[in-house]
Order: sequence, then C-alpha cells, then structure tokens
Amino acid sequence: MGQMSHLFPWCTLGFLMLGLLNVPLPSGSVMARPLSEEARQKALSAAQTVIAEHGIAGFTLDAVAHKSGVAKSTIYRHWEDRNDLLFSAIGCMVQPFPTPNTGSLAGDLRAFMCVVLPIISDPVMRRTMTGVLAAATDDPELARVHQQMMEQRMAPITTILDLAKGRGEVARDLDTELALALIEGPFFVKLVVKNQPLDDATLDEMIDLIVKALTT
Amino acid sequence: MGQMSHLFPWCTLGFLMLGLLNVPLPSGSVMARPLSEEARQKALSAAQTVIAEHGIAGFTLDAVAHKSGVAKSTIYRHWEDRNDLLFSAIGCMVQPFPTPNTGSLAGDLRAFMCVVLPIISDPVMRRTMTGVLAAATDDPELARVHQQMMEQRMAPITTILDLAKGRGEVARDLDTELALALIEGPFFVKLVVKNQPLDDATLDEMIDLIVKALTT
DNA sequence: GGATTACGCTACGCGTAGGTAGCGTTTGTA
DNA sequence: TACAAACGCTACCTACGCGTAGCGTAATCC
Repeated sequence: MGQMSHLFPWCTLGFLMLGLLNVPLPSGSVMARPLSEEARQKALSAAQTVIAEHGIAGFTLDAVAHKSGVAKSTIYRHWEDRNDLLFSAIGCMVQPFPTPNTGSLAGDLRAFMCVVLPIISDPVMRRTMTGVLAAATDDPELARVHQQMMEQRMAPITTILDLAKGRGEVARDLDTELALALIEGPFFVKLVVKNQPLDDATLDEMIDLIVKALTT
Repeated sequence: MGQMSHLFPWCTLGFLMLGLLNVPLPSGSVMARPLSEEARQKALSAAQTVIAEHGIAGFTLDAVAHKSGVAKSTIYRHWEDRNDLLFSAIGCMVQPFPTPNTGSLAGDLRAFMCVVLPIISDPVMRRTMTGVLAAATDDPELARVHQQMMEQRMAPITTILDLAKGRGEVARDLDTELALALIEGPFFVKLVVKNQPLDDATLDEMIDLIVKALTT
C-alpha cells in the first residue's frame, strides 16, 4: 500500500506521457484522481524551508505539514517515508551554476566565484550544506545525493580548468581532482567552515594565489 | 540541587589544592565522598565513542550510560545536562599537534600534514568533525567550542607561516587568514568533504602547488 | 567506626516524532 | 452525472530521549 502510493507521483507525469504515446495504463490502476502536483510542490518547498531553518536533524514531517498546509497523511501518499521526502527535497535544491568563458583562468574563476560566493555564504545554504555533509557521513544513500549535488555544482570548474589547459595556461597533466580541491577548498573552509566574510579585495587576492599555484 | 552536583567535579580537584593551601572548605559541603574520577573518565570516554559512532544527533545519554557502565543518574551528578557532557567530551578530543621546524616551508607543511592527515582521514574523526560543524551552525555555544577546536589544532600552521616569513620565503604582508584557508582548504575538502584518499605522491604535489602560491 | 554521600539500578513523567487509521469532503476522470 | 480516490483533519500507537526520584549498597572522609 505504502509502496503503491509513493509510486503515484512518478505516475502523474508518466501517465501523461504514456497517454500521448497511447501506451495502455497498467491494469488495476484506474486513476480516478491523480495525486495533485500542487500539494507535492507545496510540501517540497516547505521541506526545503524546514531544512534551511532547522537543519537535517530538525527536519520533521510535522513541521513540513504545518508549514506547507499539506496534511501529513497526504505527504505519506506522495513519499514513502521521512527520508524519501528529505532526499527528494535536497535533490531539488541543486541549481546548476553557469560556466563563464572570459578567456583567462583568473577571469573565469573570478566570474564563477562571484556567482557562487553569495550563495554558499548565505546562512540558510550554509546550514543546509553542513547538515547534509554531516548526515551523509552516516547515511550512504544521502552520501550519494550529496556527492552528486557537489559534483553538479562544481562542474563548471572542471570546464574552466580544461579551457585553461587548452590555452596552455595550465599544465595538461595536472590532476583535475587535485586542482579542484585547491580551488574549492580555500573558499569552502573560509566561508562554510569558519564562517568568515570574504570581501572583493580578499577574493581577488585568493584567486591570484590559486592561479599562481596552477599556472605553468 | 542539579547546580550543586555539577559543581562537584571541579571541587574534587579544587578541594585538594585548597587543602594544601589550608584554605577552609565552604561551610555546608562536608564532602563525605567525592565524585569518583573513574566514573567521570569512563563516561567521558564513552561519550566520545558515541559521538564517533552515531554523530552529534545520535548522541544520547542513555547510549553513554549503557556503553560506559556508568548509571545515568551518576552522569547527571557530574554534568548539568546533555549539552554539558557533549561539550565536555568534544573539548577533550582536541589534542594539540606538534609544530615542526625543518627549515623550509615545504618541509614544515609536509611534516605537519603527515601528522594531521591520518587523524582527519579517520572515519571516526571525520564523522565527529562534520557532526560538530553541522551542529555548530545551529548552536552558538557549540560554535565557540568548534572554533576553538579548529584554531587550536591549526595553530602550528600559523607558526610555520611566521617562520617562512622570517626566512623571507613568504611575503611579510601576506594575510595570515588567507594563507591558512589556502593551506587547510584543499586537504579539508578532499579528505573530509569528498572523502577521497590522499596518497603520498598526491600529498607532495598538493604541497608543491600550495608552496608555489605562497612563496615570493 | 559512624555518618555521609556517591554509586548503580529501576521506574516514571513528559514531550516529541514517525507512522497509521478512519472520517467526511472535494475533485478529477470516465 | 457517478464513481473512485486524493484531500485535510483528528486521533491514535509506538518508540525514544531528557531529566527526576527513590531505593539499597558501597566507598570515603572525619
């Protein structure tokens, strides 16, 4: 029963597409009334807010139900259990960052960081990131979600490095993982771990140092 | 009553010293039997294990009591409440790292990291660090404990930088906080956040890049 | 050696959170 | 229009964790 109900949200979209393709519905599911997308969106949005406000540990279904106006029983019709909703909400937070192309490593890094910094400096995002990181240490499934989230967000840096290698700014045999850590690390530690501010001048200085390390 | 009992552990040591100085005991506390240091140590040790195994969120007094063999009521005689024990346990984890002095920035960093890396790579320490980091986002008091813990552990890097400045390897006007982030960041991200291994060759390469960035 | 008190043990009260069940109402589909 | 199912609501059960209280026992100080 619970397994059925958490399948329905996928079906909502799936049946639409199947309908267009004239694929017959699975026998037995008459689909008198599909799960409402509105309820799903409201719950999902509230879930993200709750994570932001109370962290992963303080993430409760009662809080989501209260904040969203969606009944707890309805939430259980859309998601299997607490973790299902939690992972779903976290997965939806990942908004891809744009990849700049200014023609120089320093310019690209600066442009990228100008977009990323305000976002990861935000207290809400900071709480979410640290919460997910800590929870991912215990939960392998969440660790996967977290890893994907990080990789997806930091993908532009890989592209920036490849571009720099193409221009000859950076040695072609430079280990990408190493370079990624060298670029992300200082900002992550300063902003997320130490919660220190980072003004424009310091940002420039930091990028100068990183570029100095990476260029041939 | 609760306030009295959590004062006693300090008194245990305090009264000893006061006794040597012939300071009269405060009237009213007869101290027929002091709180046992053994129970305190067992509980503290178990608390650290529980943090390591279940994280900050999974840190419960029942677990500590069960694992240590010290009764919960006894724990409450030694500590005021859950957080008091939690902070106490976390505070005790900080073991100062030695400060190397090899004569070069690269040598010092390498020597320091060879000590630090196995420790922060350890799954137990990793869970503890991420747990404390996440919990510190919500709890200002824990944030203070966390900050002290980090500063104390990373203090040798500041010394290493000062030595390098003295030798002229590093520009004297280089911002220390910036340099700290540049040094700690890559390792923290690679080992703690991404949970990637770091072999000796990569460690050397990483240090080379960092030194290249910092030296004049 | 006697008074005092920490000790471990057991039980309890209280609040919170996950998850379930049943109800009357509403809404989309056929 | 009729049916089926999602909806919100309320109540409930269970488990867990914090913190307290009282007990008999054992250790320690005077």
